[in-house]
Amino acid sequence: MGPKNQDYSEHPKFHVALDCIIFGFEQGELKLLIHKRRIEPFKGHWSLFGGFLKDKESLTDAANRILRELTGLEKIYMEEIQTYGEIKRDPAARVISVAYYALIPSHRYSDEHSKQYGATWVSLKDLPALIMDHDTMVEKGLMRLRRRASSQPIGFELLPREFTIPQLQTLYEAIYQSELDKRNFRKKILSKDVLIKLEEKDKIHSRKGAFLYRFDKRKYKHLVDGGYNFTI
Amino acid sequence: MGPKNQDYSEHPKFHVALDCIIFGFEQGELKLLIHKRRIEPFKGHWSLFGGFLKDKESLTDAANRILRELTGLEKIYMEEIQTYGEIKRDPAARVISVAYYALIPSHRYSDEHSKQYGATWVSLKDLPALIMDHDTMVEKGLMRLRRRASSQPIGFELLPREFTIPQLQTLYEAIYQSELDKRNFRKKILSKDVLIKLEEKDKIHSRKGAFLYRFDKRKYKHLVDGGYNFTI
DNA sequence: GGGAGAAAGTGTTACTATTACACTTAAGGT
DNA sequence: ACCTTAAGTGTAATAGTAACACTTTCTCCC
Repeated sequence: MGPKNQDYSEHPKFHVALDCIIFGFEQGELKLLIHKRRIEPFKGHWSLFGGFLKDKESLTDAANRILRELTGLEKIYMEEIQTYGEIKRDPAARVISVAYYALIPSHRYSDEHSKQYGATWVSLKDLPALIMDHDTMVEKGLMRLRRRASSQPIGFELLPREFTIPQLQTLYEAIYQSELDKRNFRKKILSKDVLIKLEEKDKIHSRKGAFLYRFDKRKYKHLVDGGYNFTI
Repeated sequence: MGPKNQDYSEHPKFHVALDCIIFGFEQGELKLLIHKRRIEPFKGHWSLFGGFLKDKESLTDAANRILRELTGLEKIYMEEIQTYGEIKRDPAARVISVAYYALIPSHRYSDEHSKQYGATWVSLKDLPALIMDHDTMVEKGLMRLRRRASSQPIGFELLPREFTIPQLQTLYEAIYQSELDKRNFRKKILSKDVLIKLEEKDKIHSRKGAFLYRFDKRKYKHLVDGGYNFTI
């Protein structure tokens, strides 16, 4: 038994990159964090945020590093989507790219940290064309978000800690791109019994004010561990 | 505009491998195609089939090549599952591995071609421990199979062209690891209207014999294109 | 050739989940 | 005080899912 590094040396090596599909939710709209690329090829064109894998980090570490460098945030919800390996996907060189998607709750995000990278939130409705296969990645990320939203209360990753039912409904409507019935939505979401109703109301978004809720992580974990399927 | 190869040359390169989670269905059981590894490290231990990515092939090409070399088959259903990039996952060297899952209908498989590689079908129930993170890959592949089976008639990828309803039910029971009601299953699957009933019966599996059916690919495609969700 | 055995095939009812739908309440601004 | 705006609430119809037992068909064996 003597595993040696040169065992595999006959096989070629590749650049490995990561691209982050970063979703946010603001002003009732689903948004994507992108920037204008600063290096060739495609310098000046809209692009996802990405970076190269380093020698001494795992893929998830790299994805977290890229997000941390960009936003200053830790413990962001991330998930791998797919790996892209077409030969000519990057005209400059052969690069294998692993796409991750991330959900950032707007209250944790600050422009301060990210502006040095030219980070811009763009509404999904008026998303410009992105470089290389990044459009495909976004499409796939959106599909994943939809699936996740209907099987886990992932929406909570996109809202502030305290939120109202109408806000939550708007989020789901933005994700599914379709209108939901107020009564049915409220009934269903409350029947899950994972929301804690607070005393206070949010009076910013309406005169009457809507009661604030908080997500009961403990109860939710309990449900999921018991094989529960959280369908909206 | 002058994309050059050396743009990225400061970044490290990595070995990229592929591992195939190959599912089959025989004798009413879900099986996995594995072998005893012939190289160090972990020589002689059970392992998924895999191989290294080559310079002039895409990831999907590589996955198809590996499967073709192993089984002699083309046009096998394959799908990427996840990419594994922990630093120490392979003790011999840093290797990024992309896991694919594949479904092989038993009638297309022949031992002849695969025996040179020591390929063995093992029932999922008595699966031995696999090397490195291959157990995790199988677990994830199985989850994917379950999800796919409940949203697409993927089961058809695992059966011969002509099959009986009881056979199809057994397959679903193997995938879900739970018993289904005969009448409800038949009702539901036939209500999809994607099965063509044939004149002949299969008399191998019972005295009475069960009618053979064939999958109507045209109708199915029509449904899926129309956004239909094929739930069992 | 008659009977036993084994799996295929078939409908109905109860229950649960989903959808559709309209008015009242609360509060701030004029 | 009244107007405006969004929050909040219940019920009935419908569709989908789950539970359940007996009959049919054929082969093999005696």
